[in-house]
Amino acid sequence: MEWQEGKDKFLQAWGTLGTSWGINRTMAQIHALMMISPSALSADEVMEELQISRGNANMNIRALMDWGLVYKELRAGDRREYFVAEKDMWKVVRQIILNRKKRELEPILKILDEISGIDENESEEAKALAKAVNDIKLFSSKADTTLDMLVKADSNWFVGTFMKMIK
Amino acid sequence: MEWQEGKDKFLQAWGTLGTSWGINRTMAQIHALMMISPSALSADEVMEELQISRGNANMNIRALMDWGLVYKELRAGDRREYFVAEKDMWKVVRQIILNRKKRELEPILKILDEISGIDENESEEAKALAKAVNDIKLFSSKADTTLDMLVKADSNWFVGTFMKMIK
DNA sequence: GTTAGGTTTCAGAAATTTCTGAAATATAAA
DNA sequence: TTTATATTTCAGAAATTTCTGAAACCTAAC
Repeated sequence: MEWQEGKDKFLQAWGTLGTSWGINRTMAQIHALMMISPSALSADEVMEELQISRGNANMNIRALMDWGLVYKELRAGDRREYFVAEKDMWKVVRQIILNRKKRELEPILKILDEISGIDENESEEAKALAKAVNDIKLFSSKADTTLDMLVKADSNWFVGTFMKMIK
Repeated sequence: MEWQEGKDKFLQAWGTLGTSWGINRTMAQIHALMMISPSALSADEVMEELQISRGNANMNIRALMDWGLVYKELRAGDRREYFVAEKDMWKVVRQIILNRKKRELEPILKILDEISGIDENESEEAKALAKAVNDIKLFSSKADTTLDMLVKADSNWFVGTFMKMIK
């Protein structure tokens, strides 16, 4: 397979994967592009490569930096900003877990806490709601702890531990 | 807190969570509604409760059944279909992992395999692409194995093992 | 302080996703 | 077979998300 063909397939695949994970296609493709680039890229290079507007490129690069998946790199004697992606897959996944945990798991736990103040004795429906809320709370806080642990652990520890489990 | 208020908050929160996980708001809300309902619900009850059209209700209930998160329940002497949600959180998460693994992880592994046939010696770019692809393949197949294991394991085993790890 | 090169913002346009409602289909009961 | 009730489908409408492009902004160099 040709390099160009492989690259296109990769950008395409990564973009599609992003879409089903709540990350928009362009953001995922910019990340993919940076992951397979040997050197840092400027906004113009990203625009050119993916055929997107300056505004779009800028917004999505900022979002990637917010997620901690892309870093800014400055070059002496060049006013332009260049960007590199985190290439260590373990770190990429860790950043994603960290961000999503904060953005999604924590807010819902907060709401569940509020709801758990419901009066269970009101009705059968109230009882069912209270039970569901408590089950989810229990599960979520376990998930929260587990994810914290995974995030703290380094890749080898994680893989090693699981390998032992799998035997 | 009143039951009605708690219920509304819960439906709202679950819908929002679904949205950020690639599941649409209505599908998530139908699931939430069924999770907190003491009895099976008919399509009409879902339509009424969430104020949605028949078509929308039907499509999303079917999707939930495809995902294995909702089951059909028939009542003697009633032509209507009733639906119940899987209420065991561990099973819910397991079904979701199983489905997403099949729909997302497996297709990308297939594409990565195709790409890995690239000629590395062509250029520096080709080399970087090959490296990225191989790193991701390695990581993904580990993730694949780990998820398979999680899915096979039951809830107590999972929690127990992690608790031991956390100490 | 002015210019030049670069970045950010954002209103409206475009694309995509989701929803509606009515017609088509299915089937249990009469 | 006919009727009545329930489910499914799907074209177009509505809502939401994403993208564009140009203007505003920032700042280093002159």
